[in-house]
Amino acid sequence: MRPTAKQVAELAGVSVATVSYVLSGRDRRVAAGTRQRVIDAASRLGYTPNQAARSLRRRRTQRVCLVQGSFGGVPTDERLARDLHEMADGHGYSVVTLAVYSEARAMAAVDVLRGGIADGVLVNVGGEHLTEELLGSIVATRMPTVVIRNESVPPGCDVVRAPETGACVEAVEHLIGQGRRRIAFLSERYELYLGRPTGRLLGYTTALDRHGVDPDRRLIVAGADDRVSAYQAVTDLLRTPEPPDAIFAATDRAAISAIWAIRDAGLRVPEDVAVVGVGNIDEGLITNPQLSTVGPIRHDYTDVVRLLFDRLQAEEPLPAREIVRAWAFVRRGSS
Amino acid sequence: MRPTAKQVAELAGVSVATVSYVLSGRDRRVAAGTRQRVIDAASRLGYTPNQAARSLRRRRTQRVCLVQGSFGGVPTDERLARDLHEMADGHGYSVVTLAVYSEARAMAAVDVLRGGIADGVLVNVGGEHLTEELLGSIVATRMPTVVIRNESVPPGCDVVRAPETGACVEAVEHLIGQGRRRIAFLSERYELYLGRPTGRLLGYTTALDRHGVDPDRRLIVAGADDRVSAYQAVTDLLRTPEPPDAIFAATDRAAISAIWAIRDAGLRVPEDVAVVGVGNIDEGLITNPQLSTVGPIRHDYTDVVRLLFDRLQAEEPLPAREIVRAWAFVRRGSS
DNA sequence: CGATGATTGTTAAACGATTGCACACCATGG
DNA sequence: CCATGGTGTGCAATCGTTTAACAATCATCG
Repeated sequence: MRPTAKQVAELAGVSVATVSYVLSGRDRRVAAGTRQRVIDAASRLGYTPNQAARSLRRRRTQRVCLVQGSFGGVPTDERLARDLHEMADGHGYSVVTLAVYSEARAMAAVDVLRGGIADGVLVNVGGEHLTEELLGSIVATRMPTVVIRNESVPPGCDVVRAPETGACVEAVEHLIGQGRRRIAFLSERYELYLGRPTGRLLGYTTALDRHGVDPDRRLIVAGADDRVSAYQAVTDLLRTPEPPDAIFAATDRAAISAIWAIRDAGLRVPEDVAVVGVGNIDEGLITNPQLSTVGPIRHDYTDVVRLLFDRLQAEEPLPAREIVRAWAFVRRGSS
Repeated sequence: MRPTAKQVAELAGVSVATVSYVLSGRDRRVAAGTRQRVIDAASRLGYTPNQAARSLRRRRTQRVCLVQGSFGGVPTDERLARDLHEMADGHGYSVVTLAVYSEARAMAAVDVLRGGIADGVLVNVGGEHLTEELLGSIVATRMPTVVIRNESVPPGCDVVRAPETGACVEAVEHLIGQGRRRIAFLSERYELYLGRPTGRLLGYTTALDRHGVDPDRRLIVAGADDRVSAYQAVTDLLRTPEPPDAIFAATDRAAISAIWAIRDAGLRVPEDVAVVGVGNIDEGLITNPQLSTVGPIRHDYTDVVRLLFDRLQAEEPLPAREIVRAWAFVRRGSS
């Protein structure tokens, strides 16, 4: 069995209270000799305080939770995680992560959160898995909550917006400006099933509309969810009777697959088919040609993470805040 | 404040004991009417049991912990996570993840584990971050522990081995059999700093040695840690006076970058330079040519995850077990 | 020399749930 | 009519830690 404070106390010849005073780091005067005896006893037994008991009593866990969609290794997620871990360290918090890659996992994650696993939460999951209603039941616990999301968000939490749509319009207008008229959109699956266009898809349709380009339903295809299906989808598109002369992909990774597919089909990028992605990941710099893309101007997430810790440190509830992270179109060789 | 069982009890006009009996799912007879009153009261207040209090009393958390190295999106990690989550659901456990991408994070993770955040742990982190000693201090808590790792592991935990080295030997022998003599090794950084060759690097050196191929220190380079540095490293290699005629990359992602670099340098794969990777990820199927690789034969991780749940369900301590997951060389177009 | 205060340690009451045990109630049967 | 047993509910101890309040000791000082 794990050693308890009681056992440490016996070994050191003091009361459990003294053990707690020494080890919990509160500023309570304890004689140097006593302190040392406790420390020795604790390390001899390999004692670590039981966090469940501690959180129960203190009514805080000193943990924050990162609710993260798909482990899929988007570098931007990695950076977010890194910044969160670092700032948490600095404030004496630990970080635990809950993975949410389906609606079932979202419900499980919410249960864990409502059980009180952490004092605050940073949510980086799209609305397709974690609904606004579920989010609401997290916020209802009055736990400090920061959400990175473009869809609507329940009241009471901080929110981080990325004005993707505008930057996507700009990208597609750029393609139109080059005289391209058969511009395909390579979409993530969920975006196609939302009823009306939003986000990246909305940017695409808006740009076409604004310049009087005939929309063609057949040019809007799913496949941006992973590299392999993106490759396949583009290969299929190029075999149609009226193939596209440009591809706007909802993710950079899909865009890179598109470049491969185009070249494997014996066509040139950008002469025959231009490609633009979304995300501005580093990998876009080593493709040939380099990938045009839209993405956030700022690369670190300290501003986002700070929202959370501001709330955790505040004495009384803070008003809800919103951060807008500017996006821009980055033209490179593929368009 | 979050509602407690006491408040639910008052609202339902029963004792907290009854509330607990109704909501904790233990098989305790409660009259249907009472049960319903409790359930109504709980849902009206939005009550969720405080997990800290529950685990303190029950002496189990009903949680398992996944300790995961780099969020870097290796698909094989994704599959592991998925299988763990699924089996956990089936057994009534939740999953929390601790991210370990540096030694500092490893120490933080161990602290959290020793604090008792979970009943069992599945460790998928290389020894370069999480040392055997740190692992030992997890095992010392007698918490069921499963470790995926080829280096030595402290006694008392289950271990999952991947005989990479043998499969890597086979791959490099295949290259030698084609008459290639200047075979480069594109390594992950940590592997180069271990003193003596292990794992993939050992496979490489062994194969060269076994066939009397002169080793050339200049052909062993770092760069397999991410796609961009792999591209850069290979580009540099190809510009040397005596460039390689084959590249064995420690990861598939690096190998794919190598293919790009080779083609961008105006050379052909595999005629001028052959490429072999490690991991057997799906993306290798959409490169041109398709990527030769070595990787695990089995793709799911249910066998690994079962080790953990066997331990969690066992009445008394189980003897340590070991799983060996066979690896094989998969020849495709790039070699 | 007694009051005062500083210093250091202990006592005991929480925190919020779970659960062994006792108890109250009621129907049944001898 | 009382013993018996089955049902349903409550009492109170418990998990391991924190922390307010108090007690003991000793030096200091008027």
